[in-house]
Amino acid sequence: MDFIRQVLDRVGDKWSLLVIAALEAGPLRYTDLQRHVPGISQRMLTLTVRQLQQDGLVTRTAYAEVPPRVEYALTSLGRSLHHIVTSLITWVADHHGQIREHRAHTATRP
Amino acid sequence: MDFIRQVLDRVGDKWSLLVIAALEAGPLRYTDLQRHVPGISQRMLTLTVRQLQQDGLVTRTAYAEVPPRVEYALTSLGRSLHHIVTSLITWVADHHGQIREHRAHTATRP
DNA sequence: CAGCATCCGCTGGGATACTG
DNA sequence: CAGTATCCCAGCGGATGCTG
Repeated sequence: MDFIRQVLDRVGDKWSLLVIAALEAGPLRYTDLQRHVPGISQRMLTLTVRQLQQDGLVTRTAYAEVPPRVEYALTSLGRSLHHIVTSLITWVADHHGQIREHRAHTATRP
Repeated sequence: MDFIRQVLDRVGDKWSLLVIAALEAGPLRYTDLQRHVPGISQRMLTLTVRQLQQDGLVTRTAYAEVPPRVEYALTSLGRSLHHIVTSLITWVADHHGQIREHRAHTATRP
């Protein structure tokens, strides 16, 4: 049961999810990826893609050009996860209204 | 797009996911819940259920008895999310083998 | 039983500046 | 452009002890 936690820590990570979602449409290079995931810092983007790469969810392809170009893309494994990520994001989009309501209701009451 | 992050922070939280998964089968009381989520501390369990409650994903029902009894259950909103959580956990169970392989391959190479 | 309170170490993660 | 390196702090989260 703890291997689930191991992977959930990775997969359930907000940045990972958003990066995967961003790569849904197709490969992106570093800067574009950063644009597609608003709020992510350079550090976190680098760490996140590295993790995802180590887990075999994304590929990193560096082109020996000037200027340098690096493209990140989902692997088939990554794509199989993407379906779930989409469901999750859709769910959030559908229900975040209700959630905000509830939050307002139960707001930090002394 | 940042409201997604707001909710993903909650929903993508490992403990939240595991608590929701634990409540799938039916209501649980505090101690039972803790047993169903191995590794969670009292503090984190309390905080997590409180968050989930504030977001309207779970209900907390206290029975004025001796000894005290408190039961946590998913709301309909929580159940609608649970479907996705199940998919996610199923996916993890299905693919964690591949992921472990990849991790071994790409292990921290100097 | 179901928690709240407190102390505290650890690290996630932002800001900034520098390289190939 | 695509990162790496460093500093630094907030807050996550564990351990322990106490209450209703």
